[in-house]
Amino acid sequence: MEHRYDPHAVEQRWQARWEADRTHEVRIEPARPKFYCLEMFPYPSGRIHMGHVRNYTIGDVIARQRRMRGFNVLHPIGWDAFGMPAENAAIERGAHPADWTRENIAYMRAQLRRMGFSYDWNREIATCDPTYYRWEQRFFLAMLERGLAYRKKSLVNWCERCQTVLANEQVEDGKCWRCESVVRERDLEQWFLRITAYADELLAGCDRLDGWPEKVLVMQRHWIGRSVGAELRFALDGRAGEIGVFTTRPDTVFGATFVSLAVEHPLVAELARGTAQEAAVAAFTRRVRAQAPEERAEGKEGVFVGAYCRNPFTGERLPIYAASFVLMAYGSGAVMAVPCHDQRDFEFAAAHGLTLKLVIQPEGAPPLDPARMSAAYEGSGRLVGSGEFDGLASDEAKIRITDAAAARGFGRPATQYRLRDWGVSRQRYWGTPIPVVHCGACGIVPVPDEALPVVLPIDAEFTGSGGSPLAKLEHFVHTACPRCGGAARRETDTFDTFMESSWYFLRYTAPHEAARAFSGDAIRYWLPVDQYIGGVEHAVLHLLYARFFTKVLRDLDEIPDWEAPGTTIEPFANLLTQGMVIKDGAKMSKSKGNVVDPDYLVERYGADTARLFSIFAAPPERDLEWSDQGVEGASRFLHRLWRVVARGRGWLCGDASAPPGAPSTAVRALRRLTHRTIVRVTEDVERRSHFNTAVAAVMEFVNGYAELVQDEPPADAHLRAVIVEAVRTTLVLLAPFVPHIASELWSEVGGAQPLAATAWPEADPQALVEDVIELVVQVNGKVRGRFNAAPDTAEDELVARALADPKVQMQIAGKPIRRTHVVPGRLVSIVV
RNA sequence: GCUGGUGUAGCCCAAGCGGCAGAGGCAGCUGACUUAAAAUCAGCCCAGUGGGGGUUCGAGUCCCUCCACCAGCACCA
Repeated sequence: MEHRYDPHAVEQRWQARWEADRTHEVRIEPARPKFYCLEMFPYPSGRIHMGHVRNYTIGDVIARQRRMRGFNVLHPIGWDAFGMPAENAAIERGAHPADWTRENIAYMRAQLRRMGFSYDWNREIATCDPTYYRWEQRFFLAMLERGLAYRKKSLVNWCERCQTVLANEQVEDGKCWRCESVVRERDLEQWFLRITAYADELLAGCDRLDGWPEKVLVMQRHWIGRSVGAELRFALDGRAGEIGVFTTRPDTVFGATFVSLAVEHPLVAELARGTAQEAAVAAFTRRVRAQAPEERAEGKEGVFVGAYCRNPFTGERLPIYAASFVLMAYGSGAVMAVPCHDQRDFEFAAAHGLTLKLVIQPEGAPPLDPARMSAAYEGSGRLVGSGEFDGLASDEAKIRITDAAAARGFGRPATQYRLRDWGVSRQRYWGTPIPVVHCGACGIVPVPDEALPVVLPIDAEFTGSGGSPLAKLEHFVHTACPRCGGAARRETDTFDTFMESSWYFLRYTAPHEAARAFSGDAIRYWLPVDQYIGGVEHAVLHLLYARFFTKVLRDLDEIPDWEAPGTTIEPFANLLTQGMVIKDGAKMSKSKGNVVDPDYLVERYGADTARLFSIFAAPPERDLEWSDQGVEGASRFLHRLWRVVARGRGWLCGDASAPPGAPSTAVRALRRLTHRTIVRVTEDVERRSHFNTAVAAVMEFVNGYAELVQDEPPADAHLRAVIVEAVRTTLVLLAPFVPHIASELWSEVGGAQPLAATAWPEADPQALVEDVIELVVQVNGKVRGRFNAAPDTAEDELVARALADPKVQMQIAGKPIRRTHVVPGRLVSIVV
């Protein structure tokens, strides 16, 4: 054994052994309990960063610990390999996206191996591989067949110079991030997935995801944004037609004094035509539509369109306004305005001198008077000025008024969602081709199953301008219509890369399956993912899309339903969202120049130190502030551990069985420490996911016995046995965190089998029993004394002994004792 | 503005149920070892828990209120 800890030699040795022995490859074993541990797969950007190190270390700790617990652990890794950086590299450096991506994967794979992560590398997948994305093309066609995928026009950010669509993140101050020309909105035909059809199921699923952080569920619920209310129709005044509005407050309909329309609403121009307002409306509409969304969000502007409608309940004539704050994309793009009970309407009414009409009086408060209100009253209360509904409570009125509207034919109950259908078209090269063709005669025709996959052609040119490289590849674009055989054009858009990450966790269960996307047996055995770990930045998009895809794939019979009957299918039973890695108070980024390169860490300190630091420095869900000194501390601990074991190596590998006879108090104390540490680490790792405190407990443990490990074994055979037990337990408990050094030291102290195959220790309840307990004596809540007692001492006895303490007597000073209270094992409280 | 989170020692962080504020790490100080330094070892110092109020024998923990910072959403009718 080396006298000095050399992380590189140790790590290379064990990594080579795990690879040679295929230690972490798994297969279905129906007789054994399974555990599916998954970390969000990386985008192959070039190198791993500290966020990956943290994420994957957390996952590896869990995977390794569950293996030692006897679970058959699936712990796969792969590459989210499509995306724009690859295309940008092609434009900027002339590297083909495929080559660039392949090289990055090779480098990052080596980095991950050097970290010692226990992946089943046999299951590695890359989403840019046609054997992967072909299944996605099939899912899409199946969705198309069921009406879950459809095409519609929608507004996109368009750069004229680059001839391409830009994602919102690529628009900076209204300008293209690359060529700085002004970005404009453009109506484009785009493909959409009908995620809104699953809104209720997605929402219902949130209620049973008790293994998810509440924070993420709150975000998802809000993102889905279900609002229950009514649709009411307001007839136009003096002409045919009506305006449908959605409202969550049908109880306030008698208080509606005008109606607001989005400037994009078709009725705006139509109603203004021929009125005195026509020019003003046209100018207003043009101005608002030219505004950037952020600018538009600033003001509450509006203009009268020159027409009126009728309140269906009161028959009152209400002016119609075009207003900048009304969104065409939500509800019907029209709002009934109730200024007394909606703050926006209140402000708008004030600005335009519109009528206020109070219809809700709060209960238990002085009556409101519209003339003296400085803000809308948005709460509930009793209806006033609402005809036959006067006196009803708002909640009751909502139902009664909606029913009445339905009975009289101008309304119905309605539910609205904030969630929009998922636009999946990207005018990009490096993505999954959308498998349809456009035929002049037949329209949109799906590529037949036997012609899949539509392979992304490799011979594209990347100029950065002139639109998608795919559209310029004649041999790709020109094809025969699968239906009529005539000339047709291929779709040249590709899928949003969130598509690939929506089902990769399913494919991992049988990644080599060639005949189908999934193996039913494998899905049934492995799913759901027992622990998913990733950054909280994916709280809505990825995690919502993946949940959606799982439900769709179930409905398409691509996967068996692994849930109990009547239970919503969910892919991720438990979710851990780890915080960011911060340095100097900011997220690590190239532009801030505060990046720490994992390669440097591994070279200088070794992978085990990098792992230990990223686990120890903060609890997983919290941001981790980078500290060079913290890394030193982690490294120091491992060196210290090495020295302790090296010192006692001559006898630590020997027999650990205890001799007959009674052990000393010191021996019992160390044994208690060992087993208490087992309890703490097990609880922290398995139940609380507090890996930092688990490590702290092991450090405390080592501090507790390190000085007992000397070159020569202790004379007391009992002591020798408990020290051997302590050292071996330390290594077993550390195995998930720092597997290389733990394995190395384990083999030095005579571990018969590989550490990774060793069972996680169980605490001996006998060993946990305390010999004596120190109790605190409080007088009027203040600590005044302390004494030792056997754990099973009766309460009367404890009180008597507390009162016997002279310092306690001094505090009592002869006053009568009003009360005594014993907290078993902790304290005696005396109140005088 | 709304929603959620965080606030404990010079710093990172611990304290299932309300019960001695401190487990661990970092930094600092003293000593040992050393020709010296590093490393190592032994020991020591340090806060009353963001502010205010309340409940309680007892509050970091529960309740009310205010403040600061972080994150998400941001005219969703």
